[in-house]
Amino acid sequence: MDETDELLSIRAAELYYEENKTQDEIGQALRLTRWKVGRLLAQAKQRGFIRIEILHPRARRLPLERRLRDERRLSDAIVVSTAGVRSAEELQERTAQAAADYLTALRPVPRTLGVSWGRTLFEISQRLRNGWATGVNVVQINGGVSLNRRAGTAAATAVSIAQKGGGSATLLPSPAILERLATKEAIESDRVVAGVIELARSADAYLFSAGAADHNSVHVESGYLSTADVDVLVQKGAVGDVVGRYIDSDGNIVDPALDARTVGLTLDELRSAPLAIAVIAGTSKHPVADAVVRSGLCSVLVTDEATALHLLDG
Amino acid sequence: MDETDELLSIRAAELYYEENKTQDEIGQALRLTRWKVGRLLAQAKQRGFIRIEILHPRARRLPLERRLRDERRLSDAIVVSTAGVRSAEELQERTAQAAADYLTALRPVPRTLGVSWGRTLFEISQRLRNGWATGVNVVQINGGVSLNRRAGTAAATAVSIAQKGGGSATLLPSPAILERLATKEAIESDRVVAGVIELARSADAYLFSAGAADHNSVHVESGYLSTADVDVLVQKGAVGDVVGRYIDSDGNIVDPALDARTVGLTLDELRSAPLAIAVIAGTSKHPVADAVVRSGLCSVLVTDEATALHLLDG
DNA sequence: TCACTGCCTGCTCATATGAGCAGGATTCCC
DNA sequence: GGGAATCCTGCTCATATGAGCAGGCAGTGA
Repeated sequence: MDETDELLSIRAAELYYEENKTQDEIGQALRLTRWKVGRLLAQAKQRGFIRIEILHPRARRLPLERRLRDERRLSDAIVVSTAGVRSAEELQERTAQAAADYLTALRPVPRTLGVSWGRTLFEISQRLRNGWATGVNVVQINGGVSLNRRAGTAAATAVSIAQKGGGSATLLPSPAILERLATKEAIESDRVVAGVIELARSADAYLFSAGAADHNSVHVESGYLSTADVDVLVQKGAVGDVVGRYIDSDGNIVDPALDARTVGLTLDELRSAPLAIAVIAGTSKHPVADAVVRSGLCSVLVTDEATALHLLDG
Repeated sequence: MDETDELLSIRAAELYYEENKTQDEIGQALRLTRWKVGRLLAQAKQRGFIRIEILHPRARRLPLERRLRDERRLSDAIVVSTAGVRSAEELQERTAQAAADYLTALRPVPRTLGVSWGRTLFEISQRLRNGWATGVNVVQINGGVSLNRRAGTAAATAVSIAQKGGGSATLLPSPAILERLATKEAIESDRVVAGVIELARSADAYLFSAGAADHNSVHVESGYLSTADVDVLVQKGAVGDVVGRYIDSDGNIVDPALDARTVGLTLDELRSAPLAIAVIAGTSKHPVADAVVRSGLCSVLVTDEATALHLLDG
């Protein structure tokens, strides 16, 4: 394509997209046949001179979803648009909304849904609509009796998802991380706790997020870990956590001793699940999102455009 | 349009614009008739959910051009896109290129073209192609013997435009602004100078820019005015200058005494010209662009998208 | 309750667009 | 300079899309 044609294709695009002229009219204006105009427009598109963007909080990026499915071996992917996003919170909201939409549309409707907890999961629970499912039983898949004043967030999340789905919630009555291994083993051998974990293992589907390995982690906020603990984990290669378990960029457990004190489903149990939906958005979670996807921790990913691009090209 | 339809219109837009599905296929996917899909797409467009942008340095904004013509009573307007512009320089370049393109396409080709001088005009002169016209005589319309080391810019501009247009240049051998009125009158009564001004008055078309009233002005750089002089002008309401004459936001001369010492065509002579092409771009020139257009100093405006929006909505 | 108003739907028909093809121009390589 | 390969053009034909219309439906006020 020489410079003349390039310029003509721009003029044609202006008339076609901004002035709503037909290709025939453009042909008359620019003294070209309508076929030439059609070809110029096709070239302008193909060369990337024309950008079509869908500006809406609920807009998705289907081409990225397809690439994620194909190139990262996911059974499904949902990518929300970042166009017009003003804050990290807005991005979280959009992604949570998309996750809620995905759950609502999910067929067959899961009878038992295992969930983790955290800011993302809470947001999703708030955005689900009443009647999003009929008779879904929700079970917590990792410990989460909150230690701080925001007590009950973990429970509220599970209960809210269950109630809106016309079912009931089974809570895991245990802290996320115990200080001593013996305590953790004692708790896990408790009949109630063991029963909940057993139920969690039998869930049809799992819904969880991932946390970045930084000082804003819910584990720090909830008091399970100190900022110093996190620093040590990062030094050992941690990029973030999934259901309370810290992993490195290959998806391996960073600190087996800490992991042994963490209550809930193991990562391998997640990996072998038929349907594991991860919801991960935001720049700070790019490394952990990469680890989750690469190590096969999820079969479905709900994320944002920037994170998707990071996973594919970064 | 209720929320369901809004969401459907977004889904339809994704499939239509990002996945290149036909409206019929989308209808099958979303369980709608193809007519409904067409209507949803039309609504998505109309509601502004779909943005189509032409990304190219030579791209123009025809809807803005039309609005300028209609709402600001211009006989023609050229608006270059600001999409992807990284610096003020790039904006200047794009606008200068558009002005050069406009001149090249101008019919009938002017026999005598009056030009001012300055950074914008110089840029245009550099971007004109050899043979842009055949036999154009170029005449300077305001004084501009440069006082500083960048001597000859004014002359080079006119000569370059003329040479590339296969004609010759007539320079106005006078400073832009004289220190004393008597000197100015003496210069204007000089036979050569008077002849040039007479020729300038007879030009078929004028091409000029406008300067902002700030310390970066070419008049300051060329030594005709001090920064203090400019400050005084601003205090008196000056928003910028056209052919060396400082005007307020209504297009009136700010300082008649200074104006009387300025050599060249008067503003009223420009206003009554059959074809007066102003080339004005950049944020700093918004106020002066507004004054130029509102007071009818130009019949054709070449500018950038942001300036055009300022003129129309600001 | 019922007639009315106005919107929405699914259609017909006209138009706009894209796929594919054959001939002619251009370039490239010897 | 000649021949081949390639590209480009303008066409035919099939398809996709938009305009406009008649019937049906819901909401409204007497």
